Amino acid sequence: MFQLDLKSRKSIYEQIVDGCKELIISGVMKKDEKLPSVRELSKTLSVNPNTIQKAYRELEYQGYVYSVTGLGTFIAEREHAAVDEQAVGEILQRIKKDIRELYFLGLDGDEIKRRIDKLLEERSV
Amino acid sequence: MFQLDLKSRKSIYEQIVDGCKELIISGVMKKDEKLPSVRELSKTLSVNPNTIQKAYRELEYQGYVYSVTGLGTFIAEREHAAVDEQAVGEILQRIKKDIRELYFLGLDGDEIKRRIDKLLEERSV
Amino acid sequence: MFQLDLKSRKSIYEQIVDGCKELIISGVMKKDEKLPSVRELSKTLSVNPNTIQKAYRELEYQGYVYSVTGLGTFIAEREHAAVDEQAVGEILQRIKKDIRELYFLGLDGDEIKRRIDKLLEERSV
Amino acid sequence: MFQLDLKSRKSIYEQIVDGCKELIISGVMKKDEKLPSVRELSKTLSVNPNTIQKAYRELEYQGYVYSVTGLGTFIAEREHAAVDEQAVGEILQRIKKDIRELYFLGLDGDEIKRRIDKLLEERSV
DNA sequence: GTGGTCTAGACCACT
DNA sequence: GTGGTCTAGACCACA
Repeated sequence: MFQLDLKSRKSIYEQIVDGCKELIISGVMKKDEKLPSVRELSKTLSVNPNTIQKAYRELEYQGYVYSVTGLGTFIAEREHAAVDEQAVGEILQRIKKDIRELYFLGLDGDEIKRRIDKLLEERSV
Repeated sequence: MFQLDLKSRKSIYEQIVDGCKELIISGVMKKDEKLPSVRELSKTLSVNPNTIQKAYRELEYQGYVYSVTGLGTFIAEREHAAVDEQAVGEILQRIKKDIRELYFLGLDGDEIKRRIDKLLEERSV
Repeated sequence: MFQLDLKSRKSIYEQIVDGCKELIISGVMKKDEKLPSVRELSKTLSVNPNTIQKAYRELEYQGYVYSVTGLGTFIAEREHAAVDEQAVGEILQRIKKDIRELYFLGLDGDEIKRRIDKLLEERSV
Repeated sequence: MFQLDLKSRKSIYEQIVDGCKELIISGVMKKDEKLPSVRELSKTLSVNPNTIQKAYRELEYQGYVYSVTGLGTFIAEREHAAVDEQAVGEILQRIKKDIRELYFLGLDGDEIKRRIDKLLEERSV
């Protein structure tokens, strides 16, 4: 599925959450598809089952998956209804800050644009 | 200088680091300007001196300030000679994560591109 | 593991940093091997856990180890791809200072060269 | 005379001590030559007189200079009598450690030799 | 169990 | 006054 990087400063469970999100958003896993069981993923990643459990709970809380007792955990459907403009605003605020920092680090506008476009292309593939 | 949010999930020292970086990046504080002393800021923010110390040291590691025992802590000059690729990489990682979040919130690639371009234009003005 | 010298002008945490680096550099401890936990080493050396923590974090900054919350601290793999010129520069500075000291003690250039070449030969055997 | 680097982790007085040693060992300043007065150097370097005082005392303690009350501080003569083999041994030990670290950082024997020879040439000029 | 953060308060060297 | 180190002891999140 994805690889863990212990050297990362991110906690393991956070990496699992992010990894799963990645798979869901990118479309690799689709609506109602079943995620690996806690035990299974625990073995695959050589990670304590509690950690997987926690990650799945977090994903459920964030609305990415739903779980059915006794059956497993499944990809939730994304509601396309209304875009949460407030949430979008907060994220753009963060990006703005980061862009300012890139300027500060010596990158010019074109270079920043180039790098971000690269990120966007990775995504759309 | 800035406010602490005790409820935040960010640790106190991290908030101080970010707050100071903000002041430096935005240009409010300039090269060789003196930051408040450890004890002073400790009183101002009602935070233990050790915590301030830790924040200042982190800022020093990241190259934003330099400390001289007996004199104080000062804003460092950013060397524009070589761009700190590691720092840039970390920031791009953050932006990548945020972009992923925007996708999940229902924005499509074009919309995201449009909004980020807007941020970049604001900046270049 | 190693001994602390309380009389030394070096701070305790610095001695721990150097001691650990020694173990890593000499190859006594190898990649991904686990260092003693903060609390464990704290007891072994009769030093406050905070001090050990500080030493471990310094080692992490310098790229010698990586820490994973809940698991422990481990020897990092040295990336031989790019030589860390900054680290090399610092070491050469130390050597320069030492060479200056040798001159002052009455050794001439040839004698110093001879002795250092001897060190290099020992190593390459 | 020499420049101070506040950004260095070395304390100011230590930089002054090292700077003076450099001038003495390199032969720029010779036996019985007078060092600038405390007040004078204090102004030149924009440093607190106490700091200069301390540096001069340290130089005297290490045998590089001697001071005559009311007259000033002067360069001492280096005694070429007997080389302190113990001191030499300790320094070589330090250099050995540093060389091992250079190896660890990915430099090979030839590269290390090249860099150290460069240091030695700087000196002999 | 692990690392990480924080406080309170002491002590040191340097300016 | 300044930054820096250390201890003692508490609490947290993560595995």
